[in-house]
Amino acid sequence: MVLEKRIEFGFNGYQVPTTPRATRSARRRGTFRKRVEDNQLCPFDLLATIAECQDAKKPVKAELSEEGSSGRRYVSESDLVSHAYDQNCSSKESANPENDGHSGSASVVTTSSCSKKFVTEKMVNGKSYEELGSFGSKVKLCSSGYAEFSGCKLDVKINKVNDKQNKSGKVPFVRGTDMCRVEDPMDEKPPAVVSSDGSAKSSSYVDHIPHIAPPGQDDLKVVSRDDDENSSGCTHPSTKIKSFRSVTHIGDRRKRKISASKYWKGDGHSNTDGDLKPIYRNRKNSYKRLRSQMNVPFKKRKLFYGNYVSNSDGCIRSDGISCSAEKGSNGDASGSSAKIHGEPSSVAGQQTALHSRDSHVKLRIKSFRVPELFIEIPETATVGSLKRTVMEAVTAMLGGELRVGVVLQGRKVTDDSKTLLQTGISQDKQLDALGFTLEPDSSKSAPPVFADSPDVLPRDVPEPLIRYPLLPTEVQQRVQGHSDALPDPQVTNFGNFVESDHDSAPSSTNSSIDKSTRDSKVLVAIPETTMDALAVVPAHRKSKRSEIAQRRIRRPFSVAEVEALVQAVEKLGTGRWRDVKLNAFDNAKHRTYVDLKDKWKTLVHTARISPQQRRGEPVPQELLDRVLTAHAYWSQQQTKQQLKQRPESCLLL
DNA sequence: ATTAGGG
DNA sequence: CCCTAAT
Repeated sequence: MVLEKRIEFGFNGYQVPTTPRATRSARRRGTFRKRVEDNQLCPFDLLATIAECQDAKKPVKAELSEEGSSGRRYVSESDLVSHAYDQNCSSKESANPENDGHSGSASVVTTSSCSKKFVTEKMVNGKSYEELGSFGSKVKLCSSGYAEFSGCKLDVKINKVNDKQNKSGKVPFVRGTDMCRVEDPMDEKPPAVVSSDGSAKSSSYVDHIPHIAPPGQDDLKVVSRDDDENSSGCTHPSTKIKSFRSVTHIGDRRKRKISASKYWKGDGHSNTDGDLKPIYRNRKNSYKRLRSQMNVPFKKRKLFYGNYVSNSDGCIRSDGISCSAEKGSNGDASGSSAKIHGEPSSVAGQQTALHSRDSHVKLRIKSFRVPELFIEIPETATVGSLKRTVMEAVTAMLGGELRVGVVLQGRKVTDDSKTLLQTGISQDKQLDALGFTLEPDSSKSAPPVFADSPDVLPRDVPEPLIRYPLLPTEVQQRVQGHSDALPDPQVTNFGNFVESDHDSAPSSTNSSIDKSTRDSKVLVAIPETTMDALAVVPAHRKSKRSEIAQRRIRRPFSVAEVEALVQAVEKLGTGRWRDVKLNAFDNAKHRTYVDLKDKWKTLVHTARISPQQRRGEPVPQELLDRVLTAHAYWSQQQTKQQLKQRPESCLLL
């Protein structure tokens, strides 16, 4: 059934091209690349403004982007490529001073100088310091994003220290003791440090990159923009169509697609809900899928949940699970104190209105009380952040190990095998006494609250800001105890660009939670129990649920990231996204090479359209110019390579 | 696993 | 960002 495709790998791990086209392709990219790598040369150093070259034969002004270079260089178009290698040595030295043997502290020094240069340039341009691209944005962020959480204080500190350290050649290990970082541990980025565009810049050229620990609390931002996410890509009717029409596919893909169709058909009406976009993925989504349900926008998840429970038969209706502080009346978070304790025990569904009709029992669960939430947040936090934090906690809670309990007349119904009839749930008089509980599911073996999973990048375990005791007290204590014993965050690769956090994922929580819920039933557990107990939901859905995947959250590239990307592409060229990733985004786990490639694509597009048409955080024109220049250069490079290898194609043209 | 492009 | 096809 499944067609097998045999792939051969060469000595270097690359697949061996088997078709003429593949061979050409490999060759096309191979040659030039190799030379660059061997020489450790940045061909872009010699880059002139190709765009200009193409029309005019006049010499082009080549302005080196690296500080310490010989400044300006004039190269004619014809010289560009050929000289690129001939001048390898000189260019290497002049253009990459940080790579010319000063070793050790080279990159650090560069970092400093580069950032200075950047600032200087901008100042000269008459722009205020705050308007600076990456740096400026960071500063702003500091005030709007996490400043409220004592982040700024540390920021400043880092800035200073960093400056000094730049000279000493060693980047300080900075760690906020009072850090309360909720961010996805993967997302580490020293805001202050990265802000200097030089940091990223230097990384491209130096191998021995100094490391620095993530300042940590760069963000409490965590909570993200659900609205953003919800509005940004959930309604794709076309997806459904796709699912149905793709029966022509074969193999696994086909199966999955069909499953999808089935699944959504089974869900009946809910299918019309654009917010529920089924996405099926491989389970082996390496680093690409480190995210988990934690990131599921609450709204979305809630919807899903609701849809789940309310099948087309309408046997059960779960009208809203009011558990948010804002919405609920339980007042779990109504207190304004920094620490909030919800009710220790998970109490029950508040009301259930039921009607018995036919042979079905109809339930209406007006609300669920969230078992327990323990939140710790700086008193300097804003109410808004508190709300978001609570939302986060709730989201995590609902996505975590929960189970539903059924209470009838004050007694818990533990025998899941009994029918409603047998338990009396179907009787009207009993219905009033029926309740549901959401409770921690201790049956799950691993009490995976955080930090306990060593396999989850222990170094990234942040000082938790939010603690979600998914289990009763002992776990909670464990969690707290652990906080004090948090291992020192290790140094992280500072040289490489580290992602920006200001708009980091809502996933705030941490990977442990993520992990705990990643491949689990999250949304499944509860409904399953319900189904079991009430036997109303068709069983077939059960098997498909594990395949549900979530679209990744949208995480706009920050200016600093763009800077790093541009930097890397200038050096490596387009078409080597893996290298770009490794080179400049090694620490930004959520940026895949595909992401980078896509971003470059959009950057090129952005650079071409008028500033008025651009949206989102404005990218400094300087960067866009570099984008166009680099793009033009590498495009031409590619073309030349092709012509070299297939002169016959010239004839065709 | 990567790369290239369309959606 | 996602999805696919081709590498």
